[in-house]
Amino acid sequence: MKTLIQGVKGARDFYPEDMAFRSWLNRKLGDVSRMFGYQEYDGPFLERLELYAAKSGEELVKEQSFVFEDRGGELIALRPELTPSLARMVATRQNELLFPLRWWSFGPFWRYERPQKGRSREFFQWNIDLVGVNSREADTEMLAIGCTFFKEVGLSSNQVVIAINDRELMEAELTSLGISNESLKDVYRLIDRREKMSADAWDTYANDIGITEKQLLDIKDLLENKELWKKSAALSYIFNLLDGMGFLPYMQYDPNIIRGLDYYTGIVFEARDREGGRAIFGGGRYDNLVGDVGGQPAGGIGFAMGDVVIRLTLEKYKCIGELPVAPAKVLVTLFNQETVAPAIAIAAKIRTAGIPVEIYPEVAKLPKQFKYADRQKMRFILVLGPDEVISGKVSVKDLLDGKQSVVSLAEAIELISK
RNA sequence: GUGGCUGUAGCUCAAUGGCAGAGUGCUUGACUGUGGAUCAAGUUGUUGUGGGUUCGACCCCCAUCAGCCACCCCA
Repeated sequence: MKTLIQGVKGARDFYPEDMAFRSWLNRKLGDVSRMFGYQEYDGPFLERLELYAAKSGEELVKEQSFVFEDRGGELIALRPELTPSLARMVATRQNELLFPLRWWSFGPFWRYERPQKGRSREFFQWNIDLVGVNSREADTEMLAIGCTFFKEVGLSSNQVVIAINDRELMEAELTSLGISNESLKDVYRLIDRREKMSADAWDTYANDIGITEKQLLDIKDLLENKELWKKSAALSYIFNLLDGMGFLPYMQYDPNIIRGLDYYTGIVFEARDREGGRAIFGGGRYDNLVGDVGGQPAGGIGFAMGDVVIRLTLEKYKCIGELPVAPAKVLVTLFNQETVAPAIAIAAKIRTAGIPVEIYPEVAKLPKQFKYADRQKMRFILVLGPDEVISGKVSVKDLLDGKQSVVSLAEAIELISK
């Protein structure tokens, strides 16, 4: 115990029960992705730091990336997010890819942050993107995918909500308040921090970036205006389409949603537990990213969901059923030395029938073998003792109802395959 | 990166500066061919790690590592 080498801070072990959840989640989000016609892909886990340097935002690159120098002197980062890789991959084969392009992925990411509840340094993320169109229908689809996922895993609109805003709308409103294009990014940052700072500190911060008293009051009004979306033709259109799909209860307009990543250009959104906590997923429209990494301009929209927060949320609302860890539902016992060979032969025949089987891997007392099967939550036990060997039959016990019968091998296979 | 809380048996947690404990689990038996339930007996420790104070440290002090919470940021 004392000589155990500790795991890396913020990295998690996936014991079988954790892996069962990860696989379950992978299957669920894969099902939803495929339901909308999305194709699975992946990017490399390593990228040049410069891919993120210009596009993702200062903090993510300078403070939160795992970076190292390779032997050739290149600065390499463990990917902190996928969207820049996606943009690069699209730009690389722009002339051969078929657009609109619908891609999804589920894989590991790394960010050098302080681990705590809902946040680790190594985490898995579902990324889903629709690239090559800038349309309100595309925006709607991405939101519908988020809603469908929530429905699919059993999270209701009373429990979670997708808050949405439109950066174009905000840009127009802020410009009409006399805020220059140059300070727009600063004001976005200001808005993004509103609920994270004290009122006084926020006012001071606003003053520091050159916002006048009058403008500050106007911005505050703007951020209180839950009806602001009505000024956006895009948001009105999107809400209408989502209403038609029955997803409107999941949606909520919120002028405070801005998002920290610099590359978002249109609608931005994030999903949360209605009772608070970290964002479950977040995303938005990025119409310049592919162009920024050297491709022809191509718009895109997508979002990312981390495995840590969604697991906490699903556990909180008891959305995860029993996830079987043992793949075999049948245990073949080894009664004594004489019955080992016939028992192993029977197990092999059952496998030929396509049924996963475990053999107790040594001769042992039956109570011990039964207990093992029970604790593994296996359904059936096959006993092949001297009596069965003589009669040419096997005993099959169903641990669910405790009933046991002596039958032929064919009948046993029939029993356990139900 | 900043501030705070915590770390004792496999797990959950006790123990005024004075013999390190309980529940649960595990092993065995009651039941020599049958799990879950019950009962009985047994078992489990360099108190995260390294220093210091003290006659004596799980307890006080320092450092360090890890987890958690609030910031920061975000999935």
